[in-house]
Amino acid sequence: MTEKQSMLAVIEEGECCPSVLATPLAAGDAIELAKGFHALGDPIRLRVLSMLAAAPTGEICVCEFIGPLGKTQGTISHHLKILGGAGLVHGDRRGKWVWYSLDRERLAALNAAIEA
Amino acid sequence: MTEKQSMLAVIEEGECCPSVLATPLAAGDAIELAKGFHALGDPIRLRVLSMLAAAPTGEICVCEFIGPLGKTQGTISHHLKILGGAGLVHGDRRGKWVWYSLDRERLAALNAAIEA
DNA sequence: TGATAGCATCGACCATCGTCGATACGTTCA
DNA sequence: TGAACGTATCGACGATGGTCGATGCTATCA
Repeated sequence: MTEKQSMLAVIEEGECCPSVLATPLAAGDAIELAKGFHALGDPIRLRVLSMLAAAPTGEICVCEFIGPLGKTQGTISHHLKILGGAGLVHGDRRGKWVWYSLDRERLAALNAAIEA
Repeated sequence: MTEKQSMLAVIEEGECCPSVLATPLAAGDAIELAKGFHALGDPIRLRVLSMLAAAPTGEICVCEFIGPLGKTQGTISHHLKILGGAGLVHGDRRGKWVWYSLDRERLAALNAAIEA
């Protein structure tokens, strides 16, 4: 994979993380970034992140998403899994409930990738 | 649509543009933002934006994407249409060629939506 | 132990997406 | 005018995504 080489080259040049605007964007980095932005490309998932960001305790359990978002429990769980796979949220099981929280660092990394 | 009301409410509160982190995110705003992030959720499209950002003249014609990205002309045109629909790029026909450029304001708006 | 509740997963369905090859459209130039 | 070139669109295909209802799993509590 020449992509790996390109990724290393970027790191060796002192870049902390891939950027769309600090060119050129290697194919491997593009795939990784695309996964993150793809997770953001759904209205339900954006509202999940928004609710988490607004939560006073920083945590919301699955059942609290169902009403406001108007989706079934299975669908909410599906979206949380995608967000989790993208590293944007993390779940913590405590008793019967699973509390989800926002990974602000991961979101900041995506933010930095499209920063001027 | 109560969504419209929510969107207006946000504007009246002095928000310049929808934000995922400045809560709560209205359903209508979420749909609009999701369109933008969905356009960013593909490696080819991210590399297109990256190439445009790096272009010395700020412009690249369609034929110049084909080789570096390894896709057919039709596929490149398809992706450019999606990016154009999301307001991220603009095409300018000059003679036989169509020159595409990056809309940095639109990208900045998406950037601001996930800014801490 | 059994019953209940919250969450994850499964199977199915329809819609959308990424891709290609082929074709249509616009422009330039001989 | 016609030929050649760059771009956009079309049709088709397999793959993926969003959604639901149903089921399975795990923890709590009587």
